[in-house]
Formats: sequence, C-alpha cells, structure tokens
Amino acid sequence: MTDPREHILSCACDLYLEDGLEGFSMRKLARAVGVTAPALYRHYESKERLLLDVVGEAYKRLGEYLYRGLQGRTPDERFRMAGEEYLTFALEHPRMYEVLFTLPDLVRLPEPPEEARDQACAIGQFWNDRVRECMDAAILRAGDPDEVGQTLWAHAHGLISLYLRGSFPVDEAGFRAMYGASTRRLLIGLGTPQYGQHLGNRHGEDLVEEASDAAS
Amino acid sequence: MTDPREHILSCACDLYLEDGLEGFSMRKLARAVGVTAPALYRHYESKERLLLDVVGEAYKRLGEYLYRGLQGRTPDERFRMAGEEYLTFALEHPRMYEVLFTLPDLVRLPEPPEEARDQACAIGQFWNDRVRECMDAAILRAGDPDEVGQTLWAHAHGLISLYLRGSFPVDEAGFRAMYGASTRRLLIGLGTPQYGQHLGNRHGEDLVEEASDAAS
DNA sequence: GTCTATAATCCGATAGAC
DNA sequence: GTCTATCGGATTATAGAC
Repeated sequence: MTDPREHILSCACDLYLEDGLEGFSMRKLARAVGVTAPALYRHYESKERLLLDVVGEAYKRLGEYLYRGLQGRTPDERFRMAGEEYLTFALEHPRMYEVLFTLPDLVRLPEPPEEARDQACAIGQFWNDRVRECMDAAILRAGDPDEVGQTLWAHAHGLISLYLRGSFPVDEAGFRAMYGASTRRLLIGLGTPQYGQHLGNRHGEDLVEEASDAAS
Repeated sequence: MTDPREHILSCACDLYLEDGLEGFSMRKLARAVGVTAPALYRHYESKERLLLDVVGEAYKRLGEYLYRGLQGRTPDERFRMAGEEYLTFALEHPRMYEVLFTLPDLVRLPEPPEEARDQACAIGQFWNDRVRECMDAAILRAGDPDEVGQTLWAHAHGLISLYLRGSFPVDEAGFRAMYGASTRRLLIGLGTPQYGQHLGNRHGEDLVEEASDAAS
C-alpha cells in the first residue's frame, strides 16, 4: 500500500474485470479507490496508460499459469500441462484472456509501447521452448520449433477466442473436450508415431487408429 | 441513395475503418454525412445498433470472398481456394476482419441480437460444407465435418488474428508463406495420404516426405 | 513540490420548433 | 425529416490547497 500506483492498478483490474471496457471510467475507478477522478492523473498520465498496465497484469497472471506447467517432469508432460494451463487460464479468467489480445489494439498511444508486443513474444518463446525439447525427445517430428510452436499456439488461441465469443454452441465442459480432441487431431500430423501411441493410451484411440490406417 | 439508411451506413463504415472505434462518434459521422447529429437518430435508434450494422456489412464482404472460392471445380480446389480467400479478405481488409470478432463483444445491447452469432455460424457452416465434400472425396480423413472444420477454422483464425496484432515479426508476404506452411502442417494429420501426395506435388515436399517416413 | 477541486470540452441522446 | 437547444456523463487541462 506504500505505492499508490499499485493500489490504483489493483482497483483498476477489479473494475475492468467486473464492468468491462465500456463500463470502465476514471470516475468510477476514483470512487473505488477513494479519491476524486483528477487525482488519478497524478499517478497515471492517461486512461490508456493505465489500461495497458492492466494488460500487463493479465500477462503476469498468464505467466503464472504457464509456469506451473514447467513442473511436469518430462518434455511430454510439460508440453501437455502447458497446453492445459493455457486453456485453464482462459476459462478461469476469460475477461483477462480477451484483454491480452483485444485491449492493446483498442488503446492506441502516440508511441506504441513495445511492452504488449514483447509480452506476446514471450508467450511465443515459451511455446518454442516446449516444442524444442519435445523435438529433441522425439515426441514431435523434427522441424523449426518456432514454426511448429506458432501452429500450435494459433490453433489454441483460435479455438479459445472463438469459444469465448460464443461461436461454438457448447458449454465449458464441452469445450474442454473439444479443445483436447482438436489438439490431438493436430498432433497426429505434428507428433511422431511414438507420441501418437502415447496419446492413444490416454484418450484418442480412435484418432490414432485412423492415423495408423491411413499411414499404412 | 434513395435510402438514407444506406448512405449513413456507408459513411459509418468509412469512418470506422479510418478512425477505429474510439475515433467513431455520431457527431463526426453527422459531419461526414452532411447533417447534424440528432438527424441520425431518425434513422438509427442508437450508436450500438449502427455499429452492429457495420459488423453486418463486414460479414457480407467476407461472404463475397468466401463465395468466390466456390468457383473451384473440385472439392479439393474449393477447399484450398476458400482458405486462401479467407486469408485474402483478412489481409486486404484487416480492420474489417478485426471488426467481425471484436466489435460484437464491445457493443452490448439490452437484448443481444442473434445476427452476429448467426453470421459467425454461417462461416462455420461454410467450412463444414467444404470439409464434408472433401471427406466424401477421400481428400480429408473420415470424421465429423463439424469438428474437423472447427479445427481448421480455429487454426486459420488464430494465425490471422495473432498476425494482425503484430505477434509475428513477419511482413505480409512472409505471413502468406507462414499461413500456407502451417496449414499444410495441419493437413498432414487431417488429410488422407493421397491428399498429402497432392500437396507434395505443389509446395510441401519436405513435409509430406516426413509424414510418409514417420508413418512407415 | 505533491495532491486536489474547479471548469472547459466533447460525447451520446432527447425534446420541441420549423 | 431536419435543425436548435439542452441534459447527463466523461475525459482532461488548469489553477488552487496542503
């Protein structure tokens, strides 16, 4: 509480997550903080700058989830856990997830800060790391880890953002199943046959059998 | 020009595509149209309703691009052309593409109109049709066309939306190549071996060879 | 110097005259 | 159908209290 900026930012996150972007105003935030609106501008030069810090907080939270995935003890486990943690973050904090990818575009500053872009790149690097070690472990087929990681990330992000916008008529449990099934479908082509076998031992027997049939 | 609504909507699209959401105001729109602000409310009950019509126009434009893909003469050709037209629309009208998926969430009406959702479902149906006929033609592996279509759509949408947000450090030509390569990577698992061969004759020899090796 | 309240500006939307 | 006048609310710059 020594830093008023932190207090303001914390209240701003709460307000944003509760009321969304159109319900977010400096006056309302000031009421929540306990001061008058103009006082906020002593600590934050503009509403945009404040919202970008909200985005930064969301990135930190996502990072915590992803980092949990690193507790897995094998490349395979870390890979799967990371994918699940990414999904879990999106489902537990849907508004934060939207913030990460929509807010930076709506808030246009005179000189666009590279923070958001850098933080997005960090996610790319995280996936790159997961993919690279799975390639080294012959779980994923050899290739450019960046490219394969981008394919995986795009697939996950596309599914999640479409679901969060209501483009799929399923509930949360249904979407978790859909996410897993779609990911396994993608991994038929990206993974090595050994990994496909491993998947088959878990959930996707039918898919792997199809893959083996088609490949014979 | 007989219908003033059309004129207003046309100006609204131009204004939105030029200034974005935060630069869009009824007063500015009125200036562009050549009337005063209150006059607009004779034709559009609210700014939200007007913006939703802007979204509708963007969906129509996307539909025109997709429909062009139906000129292909084989399921395979229609499938590939549809994917390319989808990408071309996003690259030629990036702001419209963003509008389709971000604006409906920002504009919350008392009773959410099902137009946007229906139009999003129409895209899903379009992919479903493309996938189904490719399955019938043994180009894609047998399966649920809805699920496979969702995987393909999510992958394309994820790649495009991440690119439009600057998450990939590539220019437009680089992204087109990336989009194609990533799609081929996905199709290794979704397509039948025959289709992989066909792809190999076009661009992706290395990938298809890898797939054949891994499948042996 | 640091924080705060006042006031100017702009927006969406409405009411009533022409 | 359109304009003038206006309300309520929001952001932001300016000037004043501690």
